Amino acid sequence: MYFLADCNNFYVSCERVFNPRLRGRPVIILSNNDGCAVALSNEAKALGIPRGAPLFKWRSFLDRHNGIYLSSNYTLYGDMSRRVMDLLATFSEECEVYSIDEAFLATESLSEKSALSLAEEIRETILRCTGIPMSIGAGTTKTLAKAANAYAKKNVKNGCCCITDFNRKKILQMVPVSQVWGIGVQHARLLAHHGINTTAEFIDMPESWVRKRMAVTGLRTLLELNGTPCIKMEKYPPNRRSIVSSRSFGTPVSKLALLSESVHEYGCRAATRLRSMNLLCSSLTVYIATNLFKDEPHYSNSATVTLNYPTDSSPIITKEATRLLHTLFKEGYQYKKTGIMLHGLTPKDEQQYSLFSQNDHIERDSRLMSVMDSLNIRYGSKTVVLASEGLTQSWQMKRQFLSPAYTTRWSDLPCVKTE
DNA sequence: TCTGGGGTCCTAGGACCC
DNA sequence: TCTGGGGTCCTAGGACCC
Repeated sequence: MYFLADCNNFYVSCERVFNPRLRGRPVIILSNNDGCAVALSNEAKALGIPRGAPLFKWRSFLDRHNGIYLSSNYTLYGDMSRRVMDLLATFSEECEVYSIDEAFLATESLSEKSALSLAEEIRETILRCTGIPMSIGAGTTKTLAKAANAYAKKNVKNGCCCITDFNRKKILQMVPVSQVWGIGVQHARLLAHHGINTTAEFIDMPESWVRKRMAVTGLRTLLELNGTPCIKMEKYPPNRRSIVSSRSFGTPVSKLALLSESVHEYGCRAATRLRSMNLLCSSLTVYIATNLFKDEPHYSNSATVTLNYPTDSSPIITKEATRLLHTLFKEGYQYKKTGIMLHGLTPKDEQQYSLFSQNDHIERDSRLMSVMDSLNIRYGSKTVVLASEGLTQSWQMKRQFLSPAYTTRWSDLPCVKTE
């Protein structure tokens, strides 16, 4: 039996744990740069605000409805997520953290009654220990557990649902096929075009039809919904394939020197993450783009370079990235975003040295980077940076409505009044 | 004024091998 | 007149996820 435990409106729920004034009110959490809504409370959803709604279009509407908007506080959400996941792991040996707010658990085969009582116990424990409300779906495949969760969130008061051979058809009638795990907007549109709207209608489709139009991933979804497990539990997180670091700018940037600062910062950010995972990258891509939403000349482009030897060094990565940036840059555009991607990731303990050059500097570089990383871990990120990241960073993203780091900074610890 | 960031997998087509 | 069969690797683009 698979269980999918998913936190309700996770980012909003994290904020509400420490700020009770947010309860019962429409709350939205904004994307980076305070751009658009990435998480909404039920009250905000009920007002008809869609996910992805740009703040500037909805701000006065929210104000009129006593609503709240907050910048993303990933430090808080990451820490709350860890608490939730640690607790979930106590309920099953097989626990796969699937995203920041959800995890799969696997157990031996259970009756509907025992599955529901386990789900209820998990839900109650997480709520009591962390303050985060959850919904839990159970089924004999991961996709069915996901579907049960989607159903529970909308239709079951205690947020728990178990799909069995007996109730499957009935429950899947209530789940729109567009909500099924693995079916995105394109396939939902395709299915709607063929008159398929509910998941119950989808599971009767011929396998050959689905294979032909929705590829093997679509076929897997179909089989899973019909009770054939195709997607296993991932006991260990699979090896990372790529690392991306990119941001939109707070204000448009037209100067190469400023773009270069941002590429340096994102390069360092990506390289730091690379080192924390004990990996090296063997190629990197830089891209730049203007604002697609604006009625002005657009330009976007990207370039990739294969490195002479795999590396995790911030100076090497940022140097190569800047070289690429210079080939991409065109004068006369207002740029909105730059980004850097690292690919060809290999474990550091399998480092391939260069055949054609001295390798001493690799060791030296590596020592320099570990000193930099340990200083930044001990005294806070950005204690030591490359000067090329710039000192003013006028392009930095906006975070106007940020809540305190309630759980990770001494000075931000919430105060409890006792009088 | 103002619209996010970070990932994976699959497929088709081209270039290449014998 | 007529032009095979069986592969690999790489890349771009598209689909999906949170």
